Amino acid sequence: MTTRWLTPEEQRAWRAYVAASLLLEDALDRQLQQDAGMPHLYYTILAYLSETPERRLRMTDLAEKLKITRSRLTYAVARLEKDGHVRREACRWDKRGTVAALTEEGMAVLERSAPGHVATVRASLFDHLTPEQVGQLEEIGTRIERALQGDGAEPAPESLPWLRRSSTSCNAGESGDAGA
Amino acid sequence: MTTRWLTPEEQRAWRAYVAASLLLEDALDRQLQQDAGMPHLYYTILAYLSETPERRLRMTDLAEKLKITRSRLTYAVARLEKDGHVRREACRWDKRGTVAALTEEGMAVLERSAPGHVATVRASLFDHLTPEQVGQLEEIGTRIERALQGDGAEPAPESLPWLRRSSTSCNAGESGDAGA
DNA sequence: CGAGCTTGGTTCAAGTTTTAAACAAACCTA
DNA sequence: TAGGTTTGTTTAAAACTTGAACCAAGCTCG
Repeated sequence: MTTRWLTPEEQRAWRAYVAASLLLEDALDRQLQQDAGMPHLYYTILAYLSETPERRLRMTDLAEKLKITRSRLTYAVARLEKDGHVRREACRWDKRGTVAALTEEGMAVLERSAPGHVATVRASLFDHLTPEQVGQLEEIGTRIERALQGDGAEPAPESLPWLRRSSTSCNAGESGDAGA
Repeated sequence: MTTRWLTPEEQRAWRAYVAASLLLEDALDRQLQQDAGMPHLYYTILAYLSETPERRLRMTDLAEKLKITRSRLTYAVARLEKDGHVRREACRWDKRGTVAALTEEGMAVLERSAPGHVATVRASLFDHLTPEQVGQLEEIGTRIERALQGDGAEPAPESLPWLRRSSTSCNAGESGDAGA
């Protein structure tokens, strides 16, 4: 079939998005590298861990939240472990399982660098958006997310990660912490 | 000063954005790697080149458009040159300068893979947005862009890259091509 | 039960990218 | 012409990613 090219509006939106996301990720990485000694992805790992009651999460669940491959996560956690931010533990009910647990030191790093991170997110993004735009951004983001992974993979709409079998055992729900 | 944490709305928007941009960039990279044998950034380089009348751009101008460092661009162009998609030429008026020129082969690759790229962008993004949301996305993206580079660097609001001294000479304006 | 498939996670090897710092050449300005 | 700036590259060291291969543990079903 003949290609449906982007309309001028779409083209402008696309350009703006690509440029913005590049700049944003750059700014974030730079700031976190500076203040916390790690890139954004790694910081996000600590943040997610800090949000569970037990401050620990199974590798697969973590990978799912982060939208990265298990292999990639293994590498990342290895580095975080080497730096003392995370400890690996065995999962009690599933002997195959590994649980990544936030250490005291990891928590400390998180608390120490969270303010700067939030400040950067504000300065780069939210300080320039109206409340309506914040809502729009969430809606747009959610749609993309749904399109890109609700699509081919999980047909079940209610298989929430934090209620999954594997998780229910080794860790649990949500809460609010230093997660930006 | 005490940190202004993100509001729940902002937090949701932020999460949605981070997840979406990760997934999107992944999808794009995968598709282009598959169809064009190069990641998104490299494809974008070719696309930008294809849009100038002369199909060539100075390294610095290109780096600026792409929002990456010159060093990083040097590496990227080296690879593209090795693959025959781009040729390096000397800039006539500024003997320091290098101009990256799109080769016929590069143009062919671009034309061959553009439909697939556009299709991916549509399937991942625009097919799921209303026309209003397309406008919102552009507006939000533009604001981020402005925040992150209008800020510290160029105080002059009208120093458009394609009108800059160095550019006016070796290359020029805009047009529409295979640039997604 | 136990063969055979699936899942969780790691390892390995290779390659790709990225960064930062240092440079040389060419410009530019007084 | 000296001194500062801009261009673009080089270099060396890391950091990261990928994909395939693998092992061990779970699960399913005859």
